[in-house]
Amino acid sequence: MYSIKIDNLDLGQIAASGQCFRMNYVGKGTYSIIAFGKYLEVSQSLDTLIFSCDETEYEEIWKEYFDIETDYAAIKSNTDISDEFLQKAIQYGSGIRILKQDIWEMLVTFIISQRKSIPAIKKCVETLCQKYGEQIMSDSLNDDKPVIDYAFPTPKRIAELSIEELRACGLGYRDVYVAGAASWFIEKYPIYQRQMKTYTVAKSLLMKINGVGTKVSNCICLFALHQLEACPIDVWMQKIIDDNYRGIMPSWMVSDKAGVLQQYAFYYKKSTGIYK
DNA sequence: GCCCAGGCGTCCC
DNA sequence: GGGACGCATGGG
Repeated sequence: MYSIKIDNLDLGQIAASGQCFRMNYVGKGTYSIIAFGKYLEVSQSLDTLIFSCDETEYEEIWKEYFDIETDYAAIKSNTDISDEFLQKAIQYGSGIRILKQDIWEMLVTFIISQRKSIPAIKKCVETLCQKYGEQIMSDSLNDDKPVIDYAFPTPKRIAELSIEELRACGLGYRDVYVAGAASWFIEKYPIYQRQMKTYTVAKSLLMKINGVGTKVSNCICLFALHQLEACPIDVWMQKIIDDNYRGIMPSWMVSDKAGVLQQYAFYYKKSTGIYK
């Protein structure tokens, strides 16, 4: 076990914010997360986080994953005070952070995400992991028994699968997209990796992948590459533009922290918004 | 059964 | 560049 103090972080909000699909509430104020081949349990009371791992693993993986080093208070305060919707959204989801997730996993899960609800995405991803992911055994926070779970499958493993096997995981018409993404990741990503440190380059390279368009590429840039100017516009963000900004995209959606503000806005609108 | 989901490719203009 | 349309599947 290892614990830290941190503000501007709320596990429940992050779990529900639609950026990660393998973070779940397991009771007693505790969440489970599977990422980078590790299973973690973490609980929160006020500003204290307790991790099921040791300090070494925290420093190597989870400190980066939870974006502990970024000053979210500064990002929040550097916004237009007169923008009522944005300020409400920031207040409502004040514990949201942009996780630094694995690019291969983001590529696949956000290809899957298109025209699926969040529960449906999660189910689909779990099926892939349980069928084709490597088994993980790890300590639990609240139980003496170790937990058994499954890592996200490797690109190599996915590339070996037939279209039928992929389709059987509930991918629907996205089966060929995922297959193509696996071979792209194995063959092209090592070549492009360096160039992808620049947002505009990363986005255009990703969009050459079949099944990856404007929105999915922005999600990958934001949630894996931590390019905070990337601002995915999905149906909820479009609804915000229509309902709250009279159909005209507000300037914060094209700012250098647009992706962070987008995440507050998305979570707020989706949690409180009513379909009209 | 109906509607819609953190969209995209294709066709057409 | 932008609009219309089809798309597999599951949750509400």
